Amino acid sequence: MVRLKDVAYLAGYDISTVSKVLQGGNIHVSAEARERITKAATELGYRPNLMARGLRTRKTGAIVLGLPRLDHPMYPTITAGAESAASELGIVLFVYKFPEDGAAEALINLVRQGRADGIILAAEMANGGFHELAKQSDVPVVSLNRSDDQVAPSVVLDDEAGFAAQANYLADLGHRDIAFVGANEETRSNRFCEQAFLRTLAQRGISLGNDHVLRAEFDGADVEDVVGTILGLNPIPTAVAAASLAMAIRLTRKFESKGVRVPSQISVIGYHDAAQSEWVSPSITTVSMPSYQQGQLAVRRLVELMQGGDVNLGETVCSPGEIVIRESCRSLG
Amino acid sequence: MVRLKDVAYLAGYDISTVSKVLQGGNIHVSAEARERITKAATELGYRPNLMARGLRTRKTGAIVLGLPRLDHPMYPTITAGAESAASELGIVLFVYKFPEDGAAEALINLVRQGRADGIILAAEMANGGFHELAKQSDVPVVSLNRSDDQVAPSVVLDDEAGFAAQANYLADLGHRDIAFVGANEETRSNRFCEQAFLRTLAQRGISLGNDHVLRAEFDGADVEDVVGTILGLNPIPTAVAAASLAMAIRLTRKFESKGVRVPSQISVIGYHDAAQSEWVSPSITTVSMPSYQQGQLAVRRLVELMQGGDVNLGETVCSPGEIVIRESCRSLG
DNA sequence: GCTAAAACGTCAATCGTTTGTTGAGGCTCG
DNA sequence: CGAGCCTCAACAAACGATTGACGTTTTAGC
Repeated sequence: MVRLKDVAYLAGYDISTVSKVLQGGNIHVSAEARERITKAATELGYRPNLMARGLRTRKTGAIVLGLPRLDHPMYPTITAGAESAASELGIVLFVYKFPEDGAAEALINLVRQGRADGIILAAEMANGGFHELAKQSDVPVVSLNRSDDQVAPSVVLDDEAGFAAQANYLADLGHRDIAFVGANEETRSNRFCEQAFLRTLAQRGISLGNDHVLRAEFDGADVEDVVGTILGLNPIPTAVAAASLAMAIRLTRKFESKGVRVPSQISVIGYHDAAQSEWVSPSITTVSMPSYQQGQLAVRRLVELMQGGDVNLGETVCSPGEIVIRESCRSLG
Repeated sequence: MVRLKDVAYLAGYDISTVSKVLQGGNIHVSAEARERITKAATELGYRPNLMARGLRTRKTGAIVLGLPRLDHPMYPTITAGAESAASELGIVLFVYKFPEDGAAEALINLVRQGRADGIILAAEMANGGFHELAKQSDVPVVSLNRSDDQVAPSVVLDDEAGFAAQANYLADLGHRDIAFVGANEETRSNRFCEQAFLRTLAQRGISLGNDHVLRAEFDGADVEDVVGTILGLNPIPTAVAAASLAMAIRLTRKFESKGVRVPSQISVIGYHDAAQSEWVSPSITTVSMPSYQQGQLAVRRLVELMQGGDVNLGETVCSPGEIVIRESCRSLG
């Protein structure tokens, strides 16, 4: 392992001088020293020991994206965005799948113990007193999609606009008898999405009966029931809007396997976009949300937070999403 | 921040004693000291500073799972397995999506600079001289599914058995006219899979013409061409085996959208399993490989490597996979 | 009761950086 | 010509932990 000391010896200077030169600051060092030192450093392949540096500076140069699991279809995109922003800023981004129990402790300790400088949290994390712990330990945190309460700075998708777009698209196609399949989990964010969808339809003069507003598993595990309920409606709606992509795909398949053709008999639209939209036929029309941007913004916000320190609780809202028109919706009339 | 010093002060002992007690070793310390020290430590909420510790011990207690991207359907499972093994061993697992350029450097530096103790690499990484660099910098590496050359210890799926199972399953169902859609990429591992499949069929007295062995994108991007080719065969095969799950799903959808029913007219079987198998109907019969176990074994192997130091290049082979019977294959006769 | 050994804890060096302070030499300017 | 200012580089003190060496005290053995 090459140490500062080795570079100093080879270049013939003191290690403190070497350190200063390698930091690139504009301190008073002769051109000759600068040159000999950088030459020696590259020659030896010097790489600073980040534990030593961190011990001194109390910085690690790393941040963590904490996820509860990795199989959510949007996480890869968020991560890719975060990664790009992080490497632009010269810091490394680690993804950490936190354990189910003791998640709060585990995450906070990452920073307290000097493995990272800050955390981006992509989960609700209601339990475990995470945010109190973070505040108390002075750990910088940015949360994703946590619009319910202002407990930490957050970066949120514009779900209001997203679900409005979804509703408007169906209305534009002439649908008036529509079912909505929202998410089961009782979070404010989920209820908010539902409301945004319904409000937009209402503005277009379309109102949905309570039996047209369903709630189901995010991953579509209970698609069978949902399809049963929808096909039990009289008349059968002409369109179904789902709050996830998985649900939209599974609805489409399930309808078809029951002999209800998509989109000729019923239109289906999803929310969020991923490669899987194209895996099936009809391919899925859906609302593509800027998850990549969300990842980027989260990193930038976190870095600001770590530098400036102005803990401004408040949301950064991403660009609105956009409808990706594929094959699963048809125009009436 | 609570330091060893603070605990020592509160307990009334020297920091070295505190250090020794907190390590839990059975060194000579009175019961009283032990008690007062642990009490003081918990009271203050002491958490060791890992940078200071690491500086001294040259260990970080973290390992990295390096991935080229996160959207591969098997990565979540591998990661979950790795995570479970890591937390059992009391070490932290970070997932790191390495950049396209300079991947080798970026990964190796993670260890050289003291961010982690070792690397699990889930990619071929042929370019960039990764393994030479690793050897030269003495960085412990375990690779996944790298069966082509013995350049690092590796943990591999038993693809020979997996593809044999796939072939046998189709043969058992009575299929004799079969097409195989392998992976495009020219890696030894891909060719090996192809061979395993063909060899098994041959053992059952079934031989495939060259025009029945296709190669395509792993993610099924060129499914259109593949389906065209297959439907152009005369006679049309009764079954298609795909080397990925994405391809199997997309083949199924594409066949159906062209009016060829699965499985009544043609059977489709995939390789690997994930939630998406159930998203579609017919749901996909496929070979489920033990990716979770692979993640676990990789971590354990890496830890052995870091401790024992016997750099035993060689493969650890996971359990054989198993056929998950769903709806996309039918029995002939 | 004396010696040897074991038990208990402290000292101090060390890991590799960063960074404020110090000081030697050269230059400018009055 | 000397005071003062720059420039350049070295010195040295941290950062927080680990760990072997060492020095006490206590215990045990005969």
